[in-house]
Amino acid sequence: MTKVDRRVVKSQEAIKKAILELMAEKNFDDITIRDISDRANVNRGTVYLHYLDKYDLLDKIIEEHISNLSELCRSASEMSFQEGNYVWFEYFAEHHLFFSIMLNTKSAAHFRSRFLDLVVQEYKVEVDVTEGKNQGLNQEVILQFFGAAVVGAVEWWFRNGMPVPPRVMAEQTGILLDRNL
Amino acid sequence: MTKVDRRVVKSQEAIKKAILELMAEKNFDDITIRDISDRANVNRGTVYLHYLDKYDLLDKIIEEHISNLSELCRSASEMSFQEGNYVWFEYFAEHHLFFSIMLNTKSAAHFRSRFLDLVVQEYKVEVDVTEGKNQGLNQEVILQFFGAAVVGAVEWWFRNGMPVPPRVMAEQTGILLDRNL
DNA sequence: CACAATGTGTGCGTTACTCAACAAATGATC
DNA sequence: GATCATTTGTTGAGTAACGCACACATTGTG
Repeated sequence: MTKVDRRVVKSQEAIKKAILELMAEKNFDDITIRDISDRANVNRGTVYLHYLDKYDLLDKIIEEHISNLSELCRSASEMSFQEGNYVWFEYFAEHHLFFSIMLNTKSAAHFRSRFLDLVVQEYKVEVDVTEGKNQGLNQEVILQFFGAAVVGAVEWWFRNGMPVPPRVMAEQTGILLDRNL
Repeated sequence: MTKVDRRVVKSQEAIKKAILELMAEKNFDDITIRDISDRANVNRGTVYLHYLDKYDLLDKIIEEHISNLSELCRSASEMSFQEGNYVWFEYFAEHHLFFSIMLNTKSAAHFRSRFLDLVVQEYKVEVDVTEGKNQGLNQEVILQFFGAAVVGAVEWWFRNGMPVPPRVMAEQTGILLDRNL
């Protein structure tokens, strides 16, 4: 893990924050590179130094969060759904700017599908259709069913401005998952 | 007005903010350059690039605010004390981090005297001892008297966490000054 | 259509900042 | 008083970001 120049970190963070703020204010298509660089208080060329265009920028942001969530799963693999969910919802709350935008605007369908894929993938190891309560059921169906359920619950949470604390969300969804998977 | 590289603006603002925050947390003597650079998220060498040491840094911050206040006076010279005070207290509120520290900690006596000098100097043109209510009084006495009064009121304001809005402070002190000068 | 205005992506030379290393000064601990 | 740790101020080499300007697309208005 070679350490990165702090200038790079600062520039990229400013740029990422800028585009998210702008996406909260107007349509993605209407956002220009100049808008982003102005908001980030960074030279326009600096944006191109790190990203190909605004689509690449958004992609990189999404991939980073998916990667972080995936990493969280790895370190929480020993936990119950309830405990694991708590870690996730803490992360959601910490980056609520990103998730609120991604799960509110229609332009972010791309993220939704990446997110759903991740959830399904992470739950896969938990589902046992050879014995127990789900014996005889189709694994893929179960995964898609509860994957969509979790994603939908998270969407609702952000769409309504996180009306309950992350801890409660984690507990409630955790109970439902522990009961079914 | 040659435009400054945005990097120096950002670095200097981060450094100035950092030292003020640190002064709110601990004694000035206990603050190291490394503390400042860490807090500002800037390389230690960058601090030396702009300032000789932490004393020079604090000096430059003070001089900058004194200069800004002086400039505000110039653009508000046509106003009554009440209106002019409003401009000042707006500035105070905007930079409350700086003023709260400068007028709270004993280590900032230097600023207090610079501040008093400025107030006295700015009021000088307003005082007429040849006629009117102050005829026959000593100009210097009047200036020191009301200079100390204003500075003291501002000190009280910050010492108590700005308990009334700046507009009210401006109005009240403005009335008292208009009545006497 | 013309044409002005704005955005895009790229390249240029310059500058500010980076990290790492250093010797000297300072200060705490045994 | 010796030793170890930390801070200080400075240096050098490498790089990220700077401002600026260009050619080319895209857009919208008369």
